[in-house]
Amino acid sequence: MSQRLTLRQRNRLLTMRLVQSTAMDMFERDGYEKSTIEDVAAACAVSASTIYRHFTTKENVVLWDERDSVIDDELGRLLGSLPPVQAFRDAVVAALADREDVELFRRRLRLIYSQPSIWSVAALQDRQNRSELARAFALTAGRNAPSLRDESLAAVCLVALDIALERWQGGREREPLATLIDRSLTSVFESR
Amino acid sequence: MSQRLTLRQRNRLLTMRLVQSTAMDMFERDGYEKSTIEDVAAACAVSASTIYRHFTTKENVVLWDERDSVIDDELGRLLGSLPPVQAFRDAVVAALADREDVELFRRRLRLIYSQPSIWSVAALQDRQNRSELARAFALTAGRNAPSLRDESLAAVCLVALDIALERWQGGREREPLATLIDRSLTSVFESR
DNA sequence: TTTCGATATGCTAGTGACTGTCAGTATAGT
DNA sequence: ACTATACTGACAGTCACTAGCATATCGAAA
Repeated sequence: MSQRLTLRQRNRLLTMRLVQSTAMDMFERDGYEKSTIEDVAAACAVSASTIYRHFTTKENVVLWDERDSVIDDELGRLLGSLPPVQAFRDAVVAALADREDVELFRRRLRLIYSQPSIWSVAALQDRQNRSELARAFALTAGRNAPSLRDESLAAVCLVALDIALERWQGGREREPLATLIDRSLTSVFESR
Repeated sequence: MSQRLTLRQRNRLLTMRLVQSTAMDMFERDGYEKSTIEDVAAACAVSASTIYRHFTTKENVVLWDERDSVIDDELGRLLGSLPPVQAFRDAVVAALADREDVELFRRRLRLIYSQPSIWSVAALQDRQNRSELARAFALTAGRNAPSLRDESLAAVCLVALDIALERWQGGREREPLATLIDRSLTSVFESR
């Protein structure tokens, strides 16, 4: 499976992983703002330029996730056979299920939610996802442009996910992430 | 009523209004990124330091709104006598109702939604508002910490507002903002 | 294997948002 | 009028981020 990647792509992945994990260490130990990109670069024995070329921004060093594409793929498959919200739910859970880096994932979430500058970039991506989800809902329903209802549905789905992730990362809840997402979804859709 | 303000406070308000409106002009004419704070400062005959002292960030020059506090006040009053969502709706509509700077308001919204860096700061404030709203909901219901339901309710309210504002600013809808908010609220709460 | 175009890397010199500080000036309250 | 307080402009510095160039590395065809 890694045979699918050329040497360049493999090296790129390796340095990206290295940069992200050492950056996470430094951010947690010395603070996000106090650690400069130059510092991280030096610790990884690469140049700052390289980090920017790979991640474009400092926030993205934390936000980058190899498995982000999985959700899209799953969603694309499931939307045909399931009702929209169910498809969304299953796609998210599937993408979250078998990741072996859960601990790093949680640490990243913790940092994201505690560092406004990172969170606000995440919100930007979330917004992007929302409009894509709305469009996907519209398409499977035969509409070519998302209706107000499509947008509402997509927005509510992502809000539920957001609430679940924040609560899970906070660590108060002992529940596994999947059930938290379910609870959050029902709670959001039951409102009023 | 302006007698309530000291000379200093009045001057402060005046320069803030001046800075915001000239900045808006420049941002719209030359582009947000191309106009530097130094440029704006020069055009207003103040120093860049002063702008930063008043607004702290470039984004906040656009985001700052004299009437932001009105919503909070209204909400505080209405939460006693109305069910939560109704109180939220009325507070928002009341704060939006009698503003004489509607045109500037719309221009600011347009810029906010078209400039990711501004929008992401707005999202940050939105998040703040959301958790405050959730806490308010919890308090009036006799809980001292917001439940998952409180958070869901608050989140859904703000999402509805967001959708309404974006659509209104886009200008496609001919409806007044208030009815758009109502439609968006019902749509969001009717989902499923 | 050799060659050659495409990519990745490091370096350098910027730009611009933002911070901290300091000295000078205007205001508020006595 | 007098003094403490707050506001202002100026200056220097930090850091995220960009653009351009020289060099090295890789990939695939010859």
